[in-house]
Amino acid sequence: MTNSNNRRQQLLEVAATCFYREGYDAASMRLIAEQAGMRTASIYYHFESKDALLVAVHEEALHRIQEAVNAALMDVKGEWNRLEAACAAHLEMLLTGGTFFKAVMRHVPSAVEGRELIFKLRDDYERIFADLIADLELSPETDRGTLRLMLLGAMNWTFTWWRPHEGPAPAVLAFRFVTNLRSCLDLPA
Amino acid sequence: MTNSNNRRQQLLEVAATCFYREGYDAASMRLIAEQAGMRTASIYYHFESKDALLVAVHEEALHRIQEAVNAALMDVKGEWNRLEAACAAHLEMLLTGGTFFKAVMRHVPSAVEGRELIFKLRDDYERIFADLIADLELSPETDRGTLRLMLLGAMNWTFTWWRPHEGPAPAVLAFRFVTNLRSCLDLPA
DNA sequence: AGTTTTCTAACGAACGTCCGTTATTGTAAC
DNA sequence: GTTACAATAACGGACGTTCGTTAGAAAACT
Repeated sequence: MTNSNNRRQQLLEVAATCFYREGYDAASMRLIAEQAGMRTASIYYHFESKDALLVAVHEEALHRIQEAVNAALMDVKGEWNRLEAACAAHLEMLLTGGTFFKAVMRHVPSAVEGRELIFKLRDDYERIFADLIADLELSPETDRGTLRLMLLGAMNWTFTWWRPHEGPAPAVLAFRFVTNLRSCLDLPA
Repeated sequence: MTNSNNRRQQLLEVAATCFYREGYDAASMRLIAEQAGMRTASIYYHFESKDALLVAVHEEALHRIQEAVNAALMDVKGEWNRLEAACAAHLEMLLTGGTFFKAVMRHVPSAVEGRELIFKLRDDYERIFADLIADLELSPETDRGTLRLMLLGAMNWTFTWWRPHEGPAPAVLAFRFVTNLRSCLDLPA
């Protein structure tokens, strides 16, 4: 039981890394198995298909990041501060929280069973940011939808260029992103 | 000769659409051929390999978008206005300029020959924005690198959610993106 | 306690399918 | 009749998946 869950978990981790590094199609079951130190057929004891493996990776990743962001939001006061805290947690997970979250950023081929579920999970998670932005006091001509997508775009794009020990730390990045928007969009007190 | 170039061009267009819609791996030569109305093997008269086809799509796309942005920049005065004009042209091409540019946004598998060339082409193009941002007069604590990546991220991420007849027009999007940053980062005159 | 049965976790081998690619042949135009 | 282009047919290999089997642990029964 415990051993089984450990193995399943390890398999999930390895699969996430492969999906991230190679993309879904190029991440073959043979590669995943090899990286996990088992034979290809043995994967099917833990997951019924490659598609199910991908869905499981997404479920795990989005569950974790949702919890991390919610935890980071506790006891933070002020609408802009809350947005920045959420961004920091988001970037922390995406850039330094393991390969799970980078795998989520990759393209999901149209033939994957469970594609709609994956999209739904993504949408559910992003609703956190819609709520945080809804709480901001903004000038009436500012479009909140565009603002949310702009911020999420800036954040999610980081995984294409950010490298450890090179770019700014995730928290610094979050500060800069939010600050670049904050002082100009915030209403004069 | 002319006929050949037409056919080659059509093939390129079809391939770009397939690469965008399915991703590189799932876009099989058989699918591309079918969509182009020819037999699979006939593609190899025009392109020596699938990898070469992908590289050609990237070359064409990045050449076109570079020209479009440069053209949009002619006769535009004012540093922020120039940045906005470049963003509008970039988004116009990405969102309504055909599938070429969306194909460029997709993941390039690590086994693709010419991968480095593709990355170099992308980097060369993005240098336009580095130059435009270098021209801005900003408060000294504003990091120009972060600003560039933030703006490019916001723009390039649009292709994951923007749909025709739904989201704001590309030019409107460009205006909002730049405006969200402009008034707060610009130095008081 | 000892025996029988069931479950866990993995194995090697194979299946049918699809992949990118090639050698060869056909055909239309100049 | 050569050249430009496209079609036929096939190749070797990789893919996801399924199969039958097995060693060992756990559970159930006697």
